[in-house]
Parts: sequence; structure tokens; C-alpha cells
Amino acid sequence: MVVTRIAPSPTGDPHVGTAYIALFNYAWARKNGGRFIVRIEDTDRTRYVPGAEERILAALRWLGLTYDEGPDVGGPHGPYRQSERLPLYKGHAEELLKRGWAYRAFETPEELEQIRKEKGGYDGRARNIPPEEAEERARRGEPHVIRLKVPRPGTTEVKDELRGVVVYDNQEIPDVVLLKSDGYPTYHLANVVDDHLMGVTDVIRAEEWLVSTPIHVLLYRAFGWEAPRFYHMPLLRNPDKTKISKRKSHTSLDWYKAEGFLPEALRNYLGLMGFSMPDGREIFTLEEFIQAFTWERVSLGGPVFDLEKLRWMNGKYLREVLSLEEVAERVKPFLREAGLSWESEAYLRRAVELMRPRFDTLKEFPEKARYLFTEDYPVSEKAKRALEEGLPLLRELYPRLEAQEEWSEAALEALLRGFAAEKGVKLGQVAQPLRAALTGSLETPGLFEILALLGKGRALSRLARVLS
RNA sequence: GGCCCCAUCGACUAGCGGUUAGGUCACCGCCCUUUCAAGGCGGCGGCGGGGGUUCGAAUCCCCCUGGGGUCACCA
Repeated sequence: MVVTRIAPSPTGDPHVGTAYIALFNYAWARKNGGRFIVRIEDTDRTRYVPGAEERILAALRWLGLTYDEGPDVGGPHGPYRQSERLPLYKGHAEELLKRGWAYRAFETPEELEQIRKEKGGYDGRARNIPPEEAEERARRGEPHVIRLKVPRPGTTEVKDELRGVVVYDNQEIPDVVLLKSDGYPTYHLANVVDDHLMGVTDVIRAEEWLVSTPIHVLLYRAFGWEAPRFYHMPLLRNPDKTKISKRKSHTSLDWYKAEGFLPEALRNYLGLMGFSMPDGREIFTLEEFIQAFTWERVSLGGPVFDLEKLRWMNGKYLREVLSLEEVAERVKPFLREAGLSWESEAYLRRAVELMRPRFDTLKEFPEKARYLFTEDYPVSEKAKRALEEGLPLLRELYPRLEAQEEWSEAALEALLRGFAAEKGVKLGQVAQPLRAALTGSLETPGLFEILALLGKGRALSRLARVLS
């Protein structure tokens, strides 16, 4: 049985890195017929952001990364919110105290700051407090933390499944705080206790955790538990190669959703970060990803998150992966958001069909096809110029269009081509001004298609408007 | 700075001792064409450096360089 987990902290917007790591945890669990757990690591009361948890869970579901156990779906190892498991951590910290693997430390934050400045880090001075004295001070309610008593001298072996074994000199491993003075556990304690209690077998997390893994290995040893397998995924990067951050990249999953990126495309793109299909295919479903997934195909160089390629892929999904009906459906919230409405499902579907090769995100659809949904659309400078140049031709054309009975694409094309030939001009010389008159733009789907979709009435009234 | 990880086109990557070093995005050109796209075709562009090992290294080893991470009562 393989059990994996994603352990997000509700400290802000749902993070793209969380989705990235969740994707691999999800795939590995599914691949092995195992379970995938979501656990909320809300042990920092100062950084807690209300609503963040809900948004993170919603984002995971949006991406199709459903979980078997979690704070909102329950499970046999709950609760799945660390703030609701406080007694567990306290008990385990005390167990460590009993076993001689931890000690109480009474320094204030200010003192620690001072010690850090002088010694470069905590020097373990509280190790010297006799246990009886420490217990007595704790009983009297003196504020303190519980720290890990790293055995020194000694070494600790850490095995990362993707990189092999690294031996750490325990001298390099700090006596980290396990239980804070407010009674909350730190990540180190909580993650080990919970992973063990929840039966997590494979810890798949970001590389930033690699160097703190010896602490965790020591904790498993201290408790006498079997350690899970560790896999550290490369960090997503900003264009300048530093760890992806809010300041330099878009990290909020809500942003991607609001911008009109498809969950399928984002998920697919994330699957390309550090992983590649054996046949080089870049467009693949979640199922195909799970099917093909193997650690041997994971590369360790930190991948730069390329928004341009994501955009390309999103467009690819829009025009080649999703059905026309599906795209029409997904575009609706963005149309509404833009204050636009559509006269019928058929009209919308046709509009989407014509625009399909011309927009890469859902949000771009109402922006680029506004003239198909309202009379209140902008007119570009280029369009104004084309219009001016073609005004005489358009004046002559108007009555012909007015007289046109069959308003089909083929019939309109015949009319326009005939008109151009008759005037001895290229089709474009007529088409461009007319396009400008009907759409306010020089970048639109085919003119005949536009004409037909708008319908005779609207087409003529727009033309009349610019002619007057 | 100490420790740890990593290293193929600008970006994502294939490669796992013998390849004209392949694909994708971006960029450039051509084709298609009523515009813009999309699409098709073509092009530009890479094994960081130095030592080894080997008949033979992008592939294995070492050093250097470079990049990243981490050194909190944050995760």
C-alpha cells in the first residue's frame, strides 16, 4: 500500500507549487492503487489566513486532484487539520523528553536572537539544565519550548529515492524546536507524527525540505518508527532561476483560474515540469500521466515556469482537446464577467467556433470577440484608417448588401467577390473596410462568417452607422 | 559564508558508452489567405570548463565553475 499526502499551509493564496507537488503525490498514489491524503498544516497562528484552507481545497478539486482523506471529506486518521491534533503533538513531545531525545529550553526570542548573533545558531545550552529543574520550571508555568536533542557526536543517513544516500554529520543538524511555547508543534514534529499516524509511506515534497530531512529521520529513530521513503521534487523557478515567488511570477492558482486558464492545461503543463513522456508527447490526460509515471523519468534540474508555454498549451486545449460545446460552456462565466450576453446557445457555439484559433485563454474570448455580443465595442486606430480609405467603396456596397436576400456565407462571398471584380480592386480593399465597419477591428475571423453570424439586420445597421 | 542538491539550445526536455545530439515553446522565413490567428514546411540555437576511465564519451569518475536550496518558537 502506498499512501501519499500533500500538506499545505493555509497562509495565503492557493499556491502553484502546492498543485505541482500535489500532482505527483496524486499520481504516485493512483499509480499504486494507494491513497492520497490532504492534511492542513495550520500550526503557525501568526500566519494563518482565514478562508485560505477552503480556497486551497477548492483549487485542488478544480485541478482534478481529488483526495481520499482530508479535512472536508474525513477519513480514518482524522482530524486532518493539525490545529485540531494539538494533544497528540504534546504527548509525543513529552514521550521524547522521557526517552532522552528532547529537552526543555527557556530562552526568550530576544535571547535567542542574541545567541544567534554570537554563535551563529542555538548552542544547545539548555541541555545542561538538570531534568528535575526543567520539569519544575515547566510545572510552574515558565514559558519554554521543547527541542530535539540531536545525538552528538554521530552521523545521520538520509536516503532520497531520487538522489541516493547522503550522510550528515550530526554537528550540522540543529537542536530544532519541536514544540513551541504556545503549545503548537513546529513542522518537524507535526509532519513526522502525522505521517506516521496516518500511515504515509511515501513523502513526496519540494526540494526545499531536503536539508531538514535528517531532522525527520532522527525523529523517526527517536520514536522507534519506520521512516517513509522520501522523494524531493525540484523547485519550480522564476525566470531568473530562483525559487518561484509571488513577487516574480504568478503563484496563485486563483489567478490562473481568473485569467481563463483551463485546469486541464495547467495540470498538464505542471506535469511537464520535471517529467517527460517516454514518447515525447506533451499533451496528455491525467490518466495517461498516471499510467506513464515513473520516477526514472523525473529530472532534477529546477524548471523555470514559462507562462508563454502554458498559454500555448491552454490554446491547444481550447482548439484541439476540448469539444466545441465544452469550450462554449467554459467561456460563459467570462462573458458574464465582461457584462456580455448571448442570444442563443447556437449563436455562442458558432462564435466560439469562429474564434477558436484566436484566443489562448478563456478571458481573451470576450476581449477579442466583444463585437459579436454588443454594439458597444471599441474601434482601433487601424480600423478607423481602413474605414476612411474604403468609405467610397462601402457607400456603393451598401445598397447591394441591402438588396441581398440570401444571407449565407457562400452567397455573401459571391457578392463581395463580384463587387470587387466589378470595381477592379482586390477583395481585401473591400473586405478590410467592411471588416472595420462591422467589428471595429482588423483582426477578426473570416469576413463572410462574421457577416453571416451577425445577420443582415445588425450588419446593415453597423454599416449604416459608419456611413453617416 | 557553512552544509546540501543540481548542471543538454533563451525556456521545458529526450538521451542512460558508438546518434548528422531528437522533440516542444519562443524567435525568424516560406506556404495557405479577405485581416488576424490557427495550421503546414523550413531555419536559428545546446552538451559550462579541465582532468581522467575507455578503442570510443553529452552519457562513468574527480576537480573547478555556475545555478539553486537551507541555515526561525515559518512551513
